[in-house]
Amino acid sequence: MLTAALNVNQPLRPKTTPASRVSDPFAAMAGLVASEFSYHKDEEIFGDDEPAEYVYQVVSGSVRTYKLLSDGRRQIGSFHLPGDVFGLESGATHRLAAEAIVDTTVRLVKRAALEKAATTDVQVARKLWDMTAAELNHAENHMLLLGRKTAMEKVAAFLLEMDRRLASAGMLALPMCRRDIGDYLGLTLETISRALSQLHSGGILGFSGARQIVLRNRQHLRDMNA
Amino acid sequence: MLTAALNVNQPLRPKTTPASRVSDPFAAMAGLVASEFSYHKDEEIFGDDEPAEYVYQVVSGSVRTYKLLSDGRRQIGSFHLPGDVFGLESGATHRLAAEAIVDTTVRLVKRAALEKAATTDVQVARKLWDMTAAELNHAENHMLLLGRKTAMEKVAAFLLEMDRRLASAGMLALPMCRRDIGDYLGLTLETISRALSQLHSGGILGFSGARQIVLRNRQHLRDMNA
DNA sequence: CGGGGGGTTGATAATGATCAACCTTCGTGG
DNA sequence: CCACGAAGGTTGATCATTATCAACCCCCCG
Repeated sequence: MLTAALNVNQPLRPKTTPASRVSDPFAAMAGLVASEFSYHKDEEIFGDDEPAEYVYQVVSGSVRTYKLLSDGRRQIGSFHLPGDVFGLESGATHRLAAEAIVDTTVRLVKRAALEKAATTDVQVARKLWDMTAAELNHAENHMLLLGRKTAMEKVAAFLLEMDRRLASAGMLALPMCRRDIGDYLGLTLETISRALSQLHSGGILGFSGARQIVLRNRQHLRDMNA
Repeated sequence: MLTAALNVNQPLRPKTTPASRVSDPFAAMAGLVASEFSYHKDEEIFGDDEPAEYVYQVVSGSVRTYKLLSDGRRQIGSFHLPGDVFGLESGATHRLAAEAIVDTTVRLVKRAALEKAATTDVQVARKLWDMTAAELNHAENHMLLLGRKTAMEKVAAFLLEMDRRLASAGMLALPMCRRDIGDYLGLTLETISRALSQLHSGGILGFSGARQIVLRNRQHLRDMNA
């Protein structure tokens, strides 16, 4: 299942992510060895309830983390874009599974090494706490979205989030398909498609290919975000 | 607004919470001064975006933490029962507001004191990380519930969660009203009421008063929890 | 007793899901 | 280089679930 290829010593320089936004536990710990792995589109990076041996950072590509119900219904918890850290656990196992959305390269460090560093360096310990707290913050905002926003409000929020996180030169290049967006927002892919079409007709956004989006009226999106 | 009464030096002995389950940063830091405050039903304990000056632990009563949309729609993130810690932040401000569900007494310690202790004691730092990670774990499970479960599945999950967290002598004594349950599960109070009635007719649970519930068939609830 | 908050139940509406057909794009191999 | 096929996306018709609106009930407390 894991057909990952090893590529060591490639520098991390995600072009779409401003340096100020990169939460980088790797940079904070000069001594730790960081390897790189590559995964193909839709390949599993780690599974639910699997021992959390590594912490990951997206170098290029994108990753989805998700939970499944027994009948296959899926909830995507987060999308991870270049520069983002994922798979960080305080406990022994991963709480969500992770898959590459497109061909993806990640850096990884052994969790044990981070844990060890945290016992001697309070700044490392603080950084780990901060990163988990940032994930919690995202999750709490997402609970509000999932529980209380309408379909259109959810899609508007999604577009603004992606705009904030990966906009380059005024263009959103979405790595994920409509089904992924639906599973992130608690909707079906058809509802996503209809909402985007409606925003297109209204002149709020423009398409150049289904995943290449230009936001033409961010304020309108913010207003409908409630 | 804050009509809290001060009650110092009362021992913390939440009768419904096994000692093994109490995440207690207070116990871990013998030197820190912990005060107690009491809040009346529906009284605000802290607001959204308010500076996070204290960390709280429920002594008696119950607390809801929540976010609001501009038009008043509410998402409750968690219910906090005796023994539970809430209001712990890594950043400067509270991300959710907190209110007493019923008359409630809390212990509190200054956040600054915890932060200071964490810089010199790695065990304290680790405990803070673990507590935030436990909250994240809850939030991720709740996202799956909010985004992908049906009304009946949500209610079944809620009953099992409350059973696990506050069951004493086979009886659930819910502190919260139907509207709170709805705002926790992303449903309306009417849907909550209908689901509970249906479970009652099916013999899955019994009532002795609307908030006094006996689970008669936990396995059935687990099965419908998906 | 009487009043009121909380809860239940019913009728109807609306939002989003489902089922289905068709279209578009892109990669691949003839 | 073009044709084909498959995956992804759009759109339409209908259905289902849950929300909304409304009436009434039931304690519980004053």
